Amino acid sequence: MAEPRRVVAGVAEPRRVVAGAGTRPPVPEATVARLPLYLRVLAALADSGVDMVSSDTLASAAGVTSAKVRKDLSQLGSYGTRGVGYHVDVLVGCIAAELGLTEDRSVLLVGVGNLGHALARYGGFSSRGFRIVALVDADPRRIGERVEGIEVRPLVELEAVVSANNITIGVICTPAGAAQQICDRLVATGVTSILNFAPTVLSVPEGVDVRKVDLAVELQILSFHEARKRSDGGRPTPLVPAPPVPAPIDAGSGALGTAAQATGGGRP
Amino acid sequence: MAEPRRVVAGVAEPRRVVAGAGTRPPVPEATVARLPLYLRVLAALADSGVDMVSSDTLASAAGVTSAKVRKDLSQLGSYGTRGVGYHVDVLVGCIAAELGLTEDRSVLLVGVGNLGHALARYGGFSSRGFRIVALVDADPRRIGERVEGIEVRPLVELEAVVSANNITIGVICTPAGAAQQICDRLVATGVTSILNFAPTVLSVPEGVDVRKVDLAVELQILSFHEARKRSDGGRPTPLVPAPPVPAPIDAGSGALGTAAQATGGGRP
DNA sequence: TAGATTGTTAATCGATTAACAATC
DNA sequence: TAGATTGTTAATCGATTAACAATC
Repeated sequence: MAEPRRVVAGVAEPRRVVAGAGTRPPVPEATVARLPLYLRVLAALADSGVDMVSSDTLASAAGVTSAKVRKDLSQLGSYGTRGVGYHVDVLVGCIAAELGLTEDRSVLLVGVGNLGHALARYGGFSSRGFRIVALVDADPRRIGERVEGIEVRPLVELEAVVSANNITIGVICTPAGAAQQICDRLVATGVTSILNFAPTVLSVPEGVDVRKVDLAVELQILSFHEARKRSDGGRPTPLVPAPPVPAPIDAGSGALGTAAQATGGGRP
Repeated sequence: MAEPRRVVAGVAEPRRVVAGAGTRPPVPEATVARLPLYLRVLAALADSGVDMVSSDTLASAAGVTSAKVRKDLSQLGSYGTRGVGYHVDVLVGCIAAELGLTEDRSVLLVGVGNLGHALARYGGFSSRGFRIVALVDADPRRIGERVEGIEVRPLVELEAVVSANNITIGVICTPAGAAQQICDRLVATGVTSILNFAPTVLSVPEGVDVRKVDLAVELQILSFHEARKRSDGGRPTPLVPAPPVPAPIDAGSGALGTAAQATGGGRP
């Protein structure tokens, strides 16, 4: 069992992953990000009555390469059959299990403005096992309002709501200014995953994951590529420092957006 | 007509770079994705009257490392002063120019449901030079409604609206089923950048960029990490194929979501 | 068997990081 | 000058890709 580990003399030993028998190496983050994509495609295939699928078919439906599909799936274990393909059902089961979708997760949404309303009404939420069990807002005029049958509660009840409902995922749709404070309160009460729509960087303790969605960022990235398409393909910026502040940009305080912010913690 | 090559968004073709004298190497995609972040922080600093900033300060405000900041900024040219730092104004100007934010960009939003409404009302949009000049919807009952002063037009006018307003960026907030068709029409009329909120993969010809925002995907990624935190830290899935279809998952047809789908085109 | 498709390897690519010489 | 901070290098890490042996 003692697989002799090769260590180049003098070179510090890489971090040791203590893996007992039967443990897989951790699934790469890039793979994790694609699993939901595969899952969606597979669910659609299952609905259509398809029961086998090749990496190639799955790949084109998901918009990735077949090499990626095979590599990704092999990270979860080997569920395919050479010369044949993958059982759709088996794959759906594996991926759902991998993503922890076998149990419902309770979600608290903070900030019931335009975006908050839109998210609360979003069906793809609950259909995937995410249950918005509560809405919280700071604006007294919104308290008591019902969105999709869920009552809007005052901010002061945030902690009570989290505790009472065993909530582990928080969605922040507040203005930028309020986000960090809300985040702190969520984390203090036991929330360990946060989806942040406020255009601000959240700081969280290790072990808490934050994903950020920022519409303005997405548009600006598109704008970058647009700029390169329109003009002759040359660089828009000279090497000389540009004249001061040509654009009408502000710090931005509305909650909305998209793009991968990073995640905070490791695995405790 | 040259047969337009279909490229599923997300599968990038090898990048061809023809660099003449005086051209910088292309800015790495990872850097591009961070520039909007820096811009936001810098704009806030400028508002506060700060006029110099170090990579270290900028880094912590943006939630990245200072090495990244310096590397990223050096890709745009050298705008800092050793021992001193960067002029906030200069940096704002450079980044804005790099992102092509010096000219306003016209945006068409298709699908004025919950999310579409929320986006149309989002302020961070116009404050960054993105002007939603039109809203289009397939539902006759929504036609004529005004959102933030912009009238909702019937789907049939899509092409006319794009042409009349010189629109290059389209935002798709339709249900999944309608998205590809809308996408095709947008592209056919000259739109070269698409922000897709529909939970489906869009296929576009080369030269068109697609970014995808998928809330369900974001939540599922969080769920993955949640699963690893709750349980003992061990793997949730056994190596043996899991029992069939434990999770209530559907193909999902509402428009919403987040997560980096990739971008389609290179640089024509 | 012959054809198809997986699982895995090794090469490559791009991004991150640490470190430090340059220089204000 | 002495202290601070950039710009750049080289090492490292992680992800992608192509290719193909294994095998159904």
